[in-house]
Formats: sequence, C-alpha cells, structure tokens
Amino acid sequence: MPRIATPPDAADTSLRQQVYASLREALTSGRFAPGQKVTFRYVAGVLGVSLTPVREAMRRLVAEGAFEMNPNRSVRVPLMTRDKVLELRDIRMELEGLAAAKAALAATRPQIAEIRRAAREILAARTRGDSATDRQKVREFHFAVYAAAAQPTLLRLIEGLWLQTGPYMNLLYPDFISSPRGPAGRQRLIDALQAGDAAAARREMENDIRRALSYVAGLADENGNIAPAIPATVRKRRSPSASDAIFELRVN
Amino acid sequence: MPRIATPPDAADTSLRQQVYASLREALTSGRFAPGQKVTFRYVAGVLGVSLTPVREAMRRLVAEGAFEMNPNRSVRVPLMTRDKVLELRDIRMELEGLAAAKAALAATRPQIAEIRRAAREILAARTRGDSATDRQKVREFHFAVYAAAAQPTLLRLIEGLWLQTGPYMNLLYPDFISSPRGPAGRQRLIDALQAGDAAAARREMENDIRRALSYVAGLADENGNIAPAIPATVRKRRSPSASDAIFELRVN
DNA sequence: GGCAAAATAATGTGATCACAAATCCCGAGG
DNA sequence: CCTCGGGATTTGTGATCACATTATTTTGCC
Repeated sequence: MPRIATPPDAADTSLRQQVYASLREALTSGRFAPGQKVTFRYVAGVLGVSLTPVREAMRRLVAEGAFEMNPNRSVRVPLMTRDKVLELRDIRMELEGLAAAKAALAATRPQIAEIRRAAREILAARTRGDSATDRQKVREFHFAVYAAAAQPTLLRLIEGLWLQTGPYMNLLYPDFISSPRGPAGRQRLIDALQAGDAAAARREMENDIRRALSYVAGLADENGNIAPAIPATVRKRRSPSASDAIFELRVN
Repeated sequence: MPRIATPPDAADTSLRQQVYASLREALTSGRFAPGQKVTFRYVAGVLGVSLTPVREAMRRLVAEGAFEMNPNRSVRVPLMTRDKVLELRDIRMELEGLAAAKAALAATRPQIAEIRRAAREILAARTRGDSATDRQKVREFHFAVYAAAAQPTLLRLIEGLWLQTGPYMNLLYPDFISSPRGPAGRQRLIDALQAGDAAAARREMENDIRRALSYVAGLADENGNIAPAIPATVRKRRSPSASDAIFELRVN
C-alpha cells in the first residue's frame, strides 16, 4: 500500500525550485501584467541567480500553462479571455467535483476538522473585511478538501489549474463574495463530506466553481479580455535575494 | 550539431523539443522499463546532444508526470499500480467525457467525417490482426473527437494523461479488444456527435474509458503493480552517438 | 522630415566546466 | 558467505561562454 498523502517537494532546496516558487507566487498574486514579456535574464537579474535555474523553472511554468511561449520563442504572461475562463470553469468543475466526491468517501475525521476550521477562518476574515486572508483561507479550504481525496495525480492537475486562474480570483472581491450563498454552500459541502455523500459533495463543489468563474467571465470587456485585479503596491527592487523575490510590474 | 529523427511535430526545431519528442515516443511505446533510472548523461549520449536540452526536456516530462523524480534527485520511469490506474481512469473519464460532450456541440461536418474515417480504420486494422495500427488508429479516433471539442487547455491536459497511461494500453491486446462492445460504442459515440447529443456522447466516452482501464487495473499482481507490454523488437543500442531515438531497455 | 537599411543591443539556445552530493565498488573483518 | 566502510566514480546542479536569431536604435539617402 503506497503512501498517498505525500507532502509536496518541500525538501527541494535547489535554486530551480526556489525560482519556480518565486515566479509562481508572483503570478498568483498578480504581480505580472497579462501579456507582459518576461525574459530569462530579467528574472535571473532580479533573483540574483544565473540563467540555468531560471530557464528550467520558467519552462516548467510554460508546460503548466502559467506562462506561454510565442513562436518567436519569447515567454509571456498569458492573456485571460472569457472563452478561456469558461473552459477553465468547466474543467475545474469536473476535476474539483471529482475530488470532492472522492473526499466524501475517503476523508478522515481530522481532515474534516481541518476543512471545518478553514471554513470558520474564511468567515472570520470576511467579517473583518480582510480580503487577503479571505482569499488565502478559501484556498486552504479547497485544498484541504482535495488533500482528503488522496489522489495525487488529481491534486497535481488541480494545482495547475489554480495557477492559471489564480490572478483573476481577486476579481471576486468585494462584490461577489458578499453573496451569502458561499458560506451556505461550504456548510452543505462539509455536511456531505461528513455523511459520505459523494454525489452531494460533488454537486456543491461544482456549484461553487460555476458561480465564481461565471462571474469572472462576465467581467470580460467587449473584446472578451479580462484584466486581473492588480495589487495596489507595486514595488521595484534590485535585491539579489531569492527568498523574497519582488518582481517589477512592467507595462509594455 | 546532430539532427534527431523526430516526427514532424510543430514549428519548434529546438533540440529541446526534439529530445522531448524522442523521449515521449520512447515512453509511449514502452521502450523504458518501469522503475528504470534514466540519467541525463545517458539520454544525452544516446541522442548525441549536450546535457542542456536533455535537462529541460526531462524536467518537462517530470512536470507532466511521465517521469518522476526521487528525493535523491534522480529521474525514474514511474511504476504503474492498480491505484494509479484507477485514479487515472476516473480523471480521464471526467476530462475525456467533458471533451466528448463539447465535441457534440461544436463538431463540424468534416471533423465528424474524420472521426468516422478513424473508426473505419480501427476496424480494418483489427480484422487484419494488426494491433500496432489498431492502437495508432484508436489514438487518432480519440484525439479527433477531442480536437473537435475546440478546447485547447482541455486538450493539453488529456495529452498529459495519455502520456501516463500510454505504455499500458498495449495490455489491452489481444484479449480485451476482441470484445464487440468497442466498435458498437464508437458507433453510438459518432451518432451522438452527429445528433449534437452531449450527454450521450459523454456517456459513451466514459464507458469506453471505464471498460478499458478497469481491465488494465485487473491485470495488477498481488502487490498492485502492473507491468507494461514490452515490444519484442528493440533492445539493442547502436553507437554512442546514435542519430535517432532508440533507447536501450535496461533492467535494474 | 520620412523611411528603409545598416548597426547595435537584447535574447534564447546549446555546450562546457566546476563542484558537491549521491552512488557504486571492493576489500577488510566478522 | 555477509556486512560495512571508505575511496573512486557517477550524476545532478548551477554558472559561464559562444553563437544565431530577434528586437531596437541609429544612420544614410531621398
């Protein structure tokens, strides 16, 4: 019987992994402008490393769809469109619905407690109006459910999808999350997990994703483009420190 | 600057892309033994290139799950287990079922003709007992359907999943494919696509995948391991600077 | 002044090197 | 025979260099 709930490669101290983590963090927090060209040497300069680990990290992100490569072999941040959001919505409904169904059959009691805790912390952050913590806890809630499914390949796929939709989930604040249906749906999801009702868990997860991403799709302009919510603080640094990489937000 | 014999893939002529294609082909045709350690220098030597493109190609395959990386940073061909087959089965049912449903709504007349042609060629190869062509045409049939769905992200995900299950689909021959349910199911799928019946198309696709991968899961030994069907042919390595992608099948 | 061509800079790609960690090998000791 | 230790070898990692291609700027001509 193989161990399933294996933690991610946390022991990987390679520069490549650190660059990957830095870029991933910068992408999900929206510190790159959509369509922005990101060169290897720029990233290497900001992070103070050579091209080698940067190339490998960025190629992985290209493979995951977080970056895209032009035919003229330059790497860019993908533009988000209504069609792409709708495609990602349908894929995520399938996969995260499947994960919720599996979780209903496999979740242990401490795992359910962890999920419940995350749900409480979402509400706490939300009543405080702390949208940053809110978003973080929403992520923890979802991935606590997916971890309970104990399906490593499925988890990896879902992480890749979140990487693509990540910068745009800020758009749900503050309007969308004021709807009371979110908390109620999470409660019904927890109930379904506890009852082992796979169909109900899947339904609740699918509804949650459908509502959120349909809302984001509705924010597209007349050309179908969607701009991410840009954090107000855009800083510029030249520090060669890989641990706290801050990427300048350049406009083309 | 050595040339590598690769199928005409895309406009990307980089060595990295050629190495990627070679390794991918070797993996799907089962020329690597499960659990086999694959070193960068070995691949570089066989293909006659330096480490740089090999590293990038292999890292991409690791990201896609076609290779796996040990904590001691060596790259291996993943072992297939019953649990993993069942997980991949459920994921593929979701995603390829979704693609079939989308295809039912979006397929054009020439695309349906292409799908129908592939189905005919499967039957032709099967009556000849040509299992190699059979497998190739099954792949063409499926991906003709997925292409008709016109969902680029979904297509990329499905390709990644086929890369992981690929070496084990040989196990369906010759016993499993003798079942007459395959051709009948494909015909019903085509009918559903033509009628624009998304639910029926999804159902047929899901049934096809469920049957095939459940059969493969049933081939696991008492430890849950599944060995791929090894092609009887290739086992010989040519010169150290071979100009095409023939990988020796090493046993550890 | 406008614009195309040449010159220059920027950038991705692939090879090579140095180095540390992991692995392998082989013999001593039981 | 087997186990264990230590040196030799293998292997992944990161940096650096050379080069071709693409992008940008400057120049020269009308």
